[in-house]
Amino acid sequence: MVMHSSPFAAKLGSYIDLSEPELLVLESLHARRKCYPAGRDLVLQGQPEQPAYILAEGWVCSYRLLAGGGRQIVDFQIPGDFLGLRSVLSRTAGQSVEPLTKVQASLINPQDLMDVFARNPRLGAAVLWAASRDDAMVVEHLVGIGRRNALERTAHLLLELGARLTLVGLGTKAGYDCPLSQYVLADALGLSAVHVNRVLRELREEGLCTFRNGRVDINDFDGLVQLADFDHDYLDHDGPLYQGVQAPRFAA
Amino acid sequence: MVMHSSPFAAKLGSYIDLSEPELLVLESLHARRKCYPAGRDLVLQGQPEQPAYILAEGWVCSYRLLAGGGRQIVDFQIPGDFLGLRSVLSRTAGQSVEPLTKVQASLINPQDLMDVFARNPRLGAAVLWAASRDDAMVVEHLVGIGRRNALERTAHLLLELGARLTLVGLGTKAGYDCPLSQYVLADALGLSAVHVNRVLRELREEGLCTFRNGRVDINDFDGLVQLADFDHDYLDHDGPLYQGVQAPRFAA
DNA sequence: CGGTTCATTGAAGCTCATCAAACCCCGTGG
DNA sequence: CCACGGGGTTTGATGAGCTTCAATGAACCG
Repeated sequence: MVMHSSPFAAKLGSYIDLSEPELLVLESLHARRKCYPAGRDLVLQGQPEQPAYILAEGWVCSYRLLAGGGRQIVDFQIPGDFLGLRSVLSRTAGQSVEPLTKVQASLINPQDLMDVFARNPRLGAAVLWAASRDDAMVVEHLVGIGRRNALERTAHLLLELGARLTLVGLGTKAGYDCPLSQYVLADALGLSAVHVNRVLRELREEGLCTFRNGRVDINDFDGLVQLADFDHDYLDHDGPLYQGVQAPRFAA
Repeated sequence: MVMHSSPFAAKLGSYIDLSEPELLVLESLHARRKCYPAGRDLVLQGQPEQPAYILAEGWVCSYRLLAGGGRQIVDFQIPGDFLGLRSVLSRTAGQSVEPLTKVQASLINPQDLMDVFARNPRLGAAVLWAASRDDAMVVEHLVGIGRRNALERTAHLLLELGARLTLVGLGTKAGYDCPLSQYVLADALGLSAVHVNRVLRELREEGLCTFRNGRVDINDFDGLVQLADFDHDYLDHDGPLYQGVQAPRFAA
């Protein structure tokens, strides 16, 4: 595998082989790269004309607020992921986007993006593919909250994050750095923070994985996979858009 | 509003004004219309090369099965909706699709669809818009299961179905015909069938709505909306994105 | 340093699942 | 025509899984 200068290129590069010119095009999208502090929303739910970004560094979540005051985190974004791609399409943002850490992101001009796709169909295809993977993750999240108990659900989330981070070189089967607080995990898992704490303790005591001090250590990968009924397939297709282009498989 | 011969045209017609030629093109997609019995899956989770359809009559659900034997219904499809559009893009179907009633659907050839979009960008944009609305519904579903209690969640689903049916002329604010069993509702809501029954009783006793004998009667629309924290916006945007502009092209 | 955020643990209670049983409607076949 | 059976609905009883409230400690930070 080629050494990639950005996580975005690393991610797309795992779906299709990227040529030198294509790599340059991807770099050019990062022209307007800026730094944003944690906690101040990048995109606001219900607002029109919201921007889109490519995330270069740091963690972000997209969430929806309820009238009752609760919030549900729909998805996390990690380096290499798009932010607010959907809100470009549908004009009004359905979710808010909040940086969970200090973040570096590149503001994307929708027209530039369209131009790049028009000139580089393979890149367009890869991005569409990535977007469709994101949708699959939302579905998997829905399934988890609807039909998995707290332990399975938490294990599943930790595995999914690990798989995604591994794809961009920020994690391995043995673990990864993870800046999420138990409150944030709770909002994603549909649980209370107190219960998340107990679940993490149980995962630790069972010797499956340890989440402490911003670090997830996976002690028993196979056991965790089995507990969570974790299925790689929804993250790890066979490069679906372009016939004849085989994507390298995610190291399981 | 024009009288539409198909629910599919009715749905798209509510986003953009359809010209006479465009209506004809839409009709042409229904060439291979066939009837399918309830209960036999149209699309199979995990299988490649699955077909896509436009649903003309009857109800369908898309669901995922878990190792433990449970199932989570991700979404319902009603007349005018696409089935399996995503599985055309990503080659492998992420969900199974099962008719809940006897169903009429038109098999869609992906290449025909691409041709139609290339020649009628406005139609392409409207379909993309509809697809993005479907995604928004999945997100709303996720939020409901994660953060709403059984009563709110059920009310929300009944309202959403009502809104969607109204769009294609199959319902009003006062109610609609609904062929779902309490078991099916349970699989969608992440509840047990027994509890769904109790929740429906409570909605009835509170004078909010009555679900009996395949019919949903909404007795207190505003009360139901308030209980469910129901927000039209995610179904009911300000029309499609690229009014009069080129539709983004699918790479394929 | 006092203030804030996060992690941790205990106790009490509510929401919902599970088990079990009865009932209804409806179609089918003796 | 009635017995039978099957799918769906309804209700009760019990308890698991989670939330909520409350309190404490650890880590960080202006």
